[in-house]
Amino acid sequence: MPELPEVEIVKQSLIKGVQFKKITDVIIKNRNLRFKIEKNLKNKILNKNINNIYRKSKYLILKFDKNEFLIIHFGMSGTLHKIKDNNKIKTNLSFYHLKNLPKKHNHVYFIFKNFKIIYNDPRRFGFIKYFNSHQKLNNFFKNYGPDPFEKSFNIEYLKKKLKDKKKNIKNLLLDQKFISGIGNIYANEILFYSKINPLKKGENISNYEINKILKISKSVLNKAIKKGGSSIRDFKNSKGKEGSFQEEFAVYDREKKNCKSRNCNSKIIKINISNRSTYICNYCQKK
DNA sequence: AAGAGGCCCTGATAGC
DNA sequence: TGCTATCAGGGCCTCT
Repeated sequence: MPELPEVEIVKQSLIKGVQFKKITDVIIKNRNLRFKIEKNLKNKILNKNINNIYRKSKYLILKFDKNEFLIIHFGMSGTLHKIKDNNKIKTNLSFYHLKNLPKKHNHVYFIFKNFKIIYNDPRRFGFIKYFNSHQKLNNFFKNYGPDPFEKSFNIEYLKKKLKDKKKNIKNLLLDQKFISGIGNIYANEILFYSKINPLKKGENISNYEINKILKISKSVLNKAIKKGGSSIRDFKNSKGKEGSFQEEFAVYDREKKNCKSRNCNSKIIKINISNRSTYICNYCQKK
């Protein structure tokens, strides 16, 4: 499901609804995610207060008192849902992403005093991990590249990392060791607005293009955050507070549609790069 | 050692 | 309608 903007929306929702609240019970219905949820997770977080909530790339980080952390990754299909105890049917729409609580694939119930937060993940590509120190948390992220909003994501960094890289720029943007937080939707969008062909090799990216990537990755992601993220596929018809950035995609999922650039009469085409759908305007993104 | 592709999994949808 | 094939906001692992 989510890339950086969607996780950011979840984070913002949680800050409103869950920060400074205490977990009074944890019910694990199904431990099978990308990594098995540890058996004694409940004992580790029971009766603990969530004192802060962060996002790092596509990860949600819950911080408890005393430097204990829970990280949540949503994989392709993970979602969080808030259910109020005084009305079992009504879900709280301030939470990304689904309107209603799904019947299947609810893996974990985090119980609070007056509500529950439920982690649902049909495809099980997401995971939940606990760390009991700052060092262990940092260690988990040590191989991750900067998130596009971090200061270390700058000209020098990109120049250095792109030098002699044979890998194409699309795969580089998707490589979390290189930049973390960008996924398939936003990689496509960023390359379109940067007017860079996704197949262009890293080593051939010019300084001018590096500057474009720096600037445009931030602007595209920021715009998506402002729109509440992207809600596509099974989410696209639901109403409520889900994101609307999908309505503004320039290229993603726009095969055979008109290029949105002014003075361009081309159609968006879809190609395959490393088994991920890649959408380009061949005219605007010449090699 | 970097880079490409397979694979993990379920569900929605398109095409026959 | 009911098959089957393909595809999906990700990323770890294996092979070359």
